[in-house]
Amino acid sequence: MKKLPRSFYFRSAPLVAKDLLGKILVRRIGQTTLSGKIVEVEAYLGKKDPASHAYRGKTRRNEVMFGEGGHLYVYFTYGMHFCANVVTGKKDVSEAVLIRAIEPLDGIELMKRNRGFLKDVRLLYTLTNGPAKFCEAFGIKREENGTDLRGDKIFLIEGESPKSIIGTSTRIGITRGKEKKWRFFLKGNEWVSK
DNA sequence: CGACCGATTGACT
DNA sequence: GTCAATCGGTCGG
Repeated sequence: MKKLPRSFYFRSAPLVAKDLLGKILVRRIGQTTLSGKIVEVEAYLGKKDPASHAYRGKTRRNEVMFGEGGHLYVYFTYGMHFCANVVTGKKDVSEAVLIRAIEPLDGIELMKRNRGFLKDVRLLYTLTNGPAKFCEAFGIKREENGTDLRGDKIFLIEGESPKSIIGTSTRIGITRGKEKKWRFFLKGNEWVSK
């Protein structure tokens, strides 16, 4: 399948966010391929958005958001978790889309190992139904910050156009910019975070 | 420098 | 429902 063109990312974050639903994220680690369908995202609007890491301008931590769209912004939070964003817009725009949940497709055994599922005790939907769970399952850490999504390590391809209705809501876990409805998800999909 | 807190999760009452 | 884990970013002094 064809990788999404760079132009896909050169639009405002809410538009890209909605269009990311149903797309397939592929991660190659050595010989193994992990993949999953994006089912939940949130848009962060850079300098215009008090909830965005880019709100106060460019720093060492957030500089990837100020680069060209189509790269991955990975950040470390709560002293233990990583979360991943798709950067959107052209250089210096600093908008991004947080990937909050995916539905696993290929490489589920490795995802389980990455997540520390020893047996099938835990419900399968808890494998990737949250932004830090997705990153842990896919082995996305500090080193993946800045990855070009048109390269061969992590990339996005077309999926089926989503049949589910797209739900919209306010974003989860933030204290500023609460009122904006910039969370999008596939309604009824089991892998959407609770 | 110290204090506070976060785009979260999992364990527990 | 509550709360600890655990550390880097940010802000005030």
